[in-house]
Amino acid sequence: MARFDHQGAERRWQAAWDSAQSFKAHDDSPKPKAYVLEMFPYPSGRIHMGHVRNYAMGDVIARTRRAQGFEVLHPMGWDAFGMPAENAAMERGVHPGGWTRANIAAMRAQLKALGFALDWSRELATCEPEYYGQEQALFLDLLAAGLIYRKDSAVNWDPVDMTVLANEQVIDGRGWRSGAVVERRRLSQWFLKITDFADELLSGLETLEKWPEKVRLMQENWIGKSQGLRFTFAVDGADTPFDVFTTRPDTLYGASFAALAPDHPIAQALAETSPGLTAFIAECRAGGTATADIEGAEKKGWDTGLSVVHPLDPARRLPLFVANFVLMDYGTGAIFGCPAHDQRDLDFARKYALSVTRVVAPEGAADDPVQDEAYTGPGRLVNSHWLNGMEVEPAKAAVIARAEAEGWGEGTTVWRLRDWGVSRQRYWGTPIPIIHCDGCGAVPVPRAALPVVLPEDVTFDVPGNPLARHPSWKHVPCPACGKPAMRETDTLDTFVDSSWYFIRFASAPADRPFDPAVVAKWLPVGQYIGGVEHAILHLLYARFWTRALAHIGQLQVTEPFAGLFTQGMVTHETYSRDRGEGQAPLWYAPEDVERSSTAALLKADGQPVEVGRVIKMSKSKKNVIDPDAIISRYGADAVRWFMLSDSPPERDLAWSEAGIDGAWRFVQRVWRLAESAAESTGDAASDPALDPALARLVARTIDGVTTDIDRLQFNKAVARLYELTNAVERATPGASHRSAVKTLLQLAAPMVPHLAEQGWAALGEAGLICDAPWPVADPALLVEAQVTIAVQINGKLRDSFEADRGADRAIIEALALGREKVVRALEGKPPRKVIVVPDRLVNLVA
RNA sequence: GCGGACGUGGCGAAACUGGUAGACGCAGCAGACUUAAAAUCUGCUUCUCUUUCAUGGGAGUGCGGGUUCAAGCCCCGCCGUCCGCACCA
Repeated sequence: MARFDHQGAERRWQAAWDSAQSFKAHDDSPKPKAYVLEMFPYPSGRIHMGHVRNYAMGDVIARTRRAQGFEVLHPMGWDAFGMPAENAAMERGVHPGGWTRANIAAMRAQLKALGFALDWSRELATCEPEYYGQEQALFLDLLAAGLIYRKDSAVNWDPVDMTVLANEQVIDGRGWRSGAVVERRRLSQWFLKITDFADELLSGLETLEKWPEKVRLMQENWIGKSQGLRFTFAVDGADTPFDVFTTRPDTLYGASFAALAPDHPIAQALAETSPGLTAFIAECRAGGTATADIEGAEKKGWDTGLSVVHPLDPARRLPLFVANFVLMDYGTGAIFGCPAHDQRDLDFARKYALSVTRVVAPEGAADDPVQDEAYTGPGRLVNSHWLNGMEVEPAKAAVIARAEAEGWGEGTTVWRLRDWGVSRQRYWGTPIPIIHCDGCGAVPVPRAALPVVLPEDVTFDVPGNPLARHPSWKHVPCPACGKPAMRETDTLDTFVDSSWYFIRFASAPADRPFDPAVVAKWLPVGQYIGGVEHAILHLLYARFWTRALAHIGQLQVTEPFAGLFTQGMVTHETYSRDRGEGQAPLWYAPEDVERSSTAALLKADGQPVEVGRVIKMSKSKKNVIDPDAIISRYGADAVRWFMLSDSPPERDLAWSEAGIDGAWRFVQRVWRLAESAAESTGDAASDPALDPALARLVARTIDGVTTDIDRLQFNKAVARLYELTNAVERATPGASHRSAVKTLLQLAAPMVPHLAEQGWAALGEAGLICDAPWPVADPALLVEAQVTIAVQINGKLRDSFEADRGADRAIIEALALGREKVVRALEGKPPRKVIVVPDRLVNLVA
């Protein structure tokens, strides 16, 4: 019997699917629609195992839905703009476009080699004008709708690379590439009004029942809704009132100071006449702007010498500080400090010897002084005049009501979510379709002039934005007045590109971004699959973009992804050798290491290497397995099977040689079964020995695998298919056997499609297995006639016996009491109590 | 600090609504086939006790308690690991 020839099968069936256009999605199909989508890859150059796992999962869903009679949209594309292409350009002198397109070609070939059921006719790349030109049109639509605005904003500026850095790219106050000390600069940038949708984006989460709870919580925290009081402090002897925000208006009588953020306009104004304050503000900025080295950071303040008027007690004055822990971009950039009930305020008050007055006390603790820990629990108000005796929540409401009545404040909601700054001073992105004119201001590029195409002739030999220094590209006449004007040279954040690609997959006309009627047939995406790393930004931006388009009447859906699944990473053990103290260890790639179950030896010298933790595959630790080599050696099906086996899909999966070997063995076993079943010509008539146990197992497997796939529990589906395979191998050849093999192939087809097609053909079945309808379990076979009843005595298992399903309680009880072991254990005494769970167990309490 | 998830054999993991813990895979051990090896197949594989080696007894799902006829699953209190956010007023 021949081995399964995976290379032959892959060539043959991929060609067959291609020529039959099996996976093309038809907009006008009368079938129910299913949109299955995996997060599209960045074309870095090569597919990695994480992609294979992600797409293998999506493929199982897509193929299963298809077999179940759905018209399936399962597309693929490329998130093709971004920094790595520019880095490659700077390092290797290649053009970002050429580099990116070559990577796409290579990765497309890799994906095709895996035999995914994708509709390649809908492939898109965000770096092509056909895509980003339509994005520019959408940008102008949102601009016209007032959802985009321009604002001066502080950015992290790398003076060497002459570029803006994201917060994550600033490490210890220095640029991650150049190492230069990062400056804060103010630049005029474009913002999307995501905060207009904060409330909707928050409440919309509740409708996303098929999203992981974890992701919904992360988004909820990110949006960060806080309700409280915004009120005005008058500054004693100065005409500069300012607002503060608090979630604890109930603690207002416990206030002992007020504080401004170092960037607060009043602090800035005061600094102009105070060198000391100027120095203090500079000191505050020196600390890490973004990275969380704030942890142990000391609370520091600068006493302005001014004081503010307590709004509830105009006779009282509170000292006004500038403090390092007050953030300009949250709330109003100013706070009142209530040390007794806020830990930061307490630390600050202790340092500057400010008073600490308890105003909330739990039962019987009214006079307990606050020590080192601020009290944030429930209780009643004390030391608070007219509020005394109230609970916290009513007290909050009472203070807000009074502030509103007296006109010095109002109840309000503050969001952590900020508007989305989308300007990037980069070349390899979507040009922002705006022309700046001295007379007319920022003028949108006329629709007829779209797309604004990136110039090809750019250089990367000097730092900075190549678009800005291109000799001619930016010089254009103003569309409004015709005078010389300048193009915007900033490009859009690449998160914009990925905020609507799933819409363009559904409908991609040449003359507009999408056809709403066609989009309505496909959206929302039924099942979206990707890594948790996109749990917040990408998913929030895509949700926002969808809502924004719905808001301006272009879409009907408000939530783009009905179902979301975040899959775990592919990990691998690491191999290293210590190089002595002070030196980083030396890492070795898996292909350079001979791994047995007990030892790991370096092939080069035969000496042992240390086997380290199983961690995410990464270049720096060299624990990367390249899918190409594995596919050609073991075949696409074995790789796909392994990616779905063993670990639950949301958890990490450890790659191992033994694991892929096991997957390969499974493929061979199924192939042997298919071949032997093909040889035996048994049919029901000539096979007197129909195997009822096998038939029942087949039914149970159909039922179980279908539910497992539905719930994305691929590891369980895999286990069931192993079980069925084991049983079929043991069964005698004949009609039941042959039919079991056929069903096995159908159930395994979404996971190992080439093998399934090859087996299907070997069995002489007509057509392609991918076109065969999904098997349905015979309900009669799902119910076992006999059940095993467990017998417990005092909750401990003592015996078990077979009984008819649905047998009467009394019969079960009698059978149990008659068991030899039970008689022996009870020593003739009757049980004190008998619990019978029908069809399951009997528990005798002695 | 805040929020969340998880903790089950040598390993990855199953276990439905509280009802026979360890399905399935990996690794391992023993055997069959073979001149031999590979491949394949068969069996065993949570720990432990015993003058009865069994169709036997005991223990066992991070730790300590509790509820229940019955707890991996529910409740209370710890410990540990991982993830997200992080001076958010």
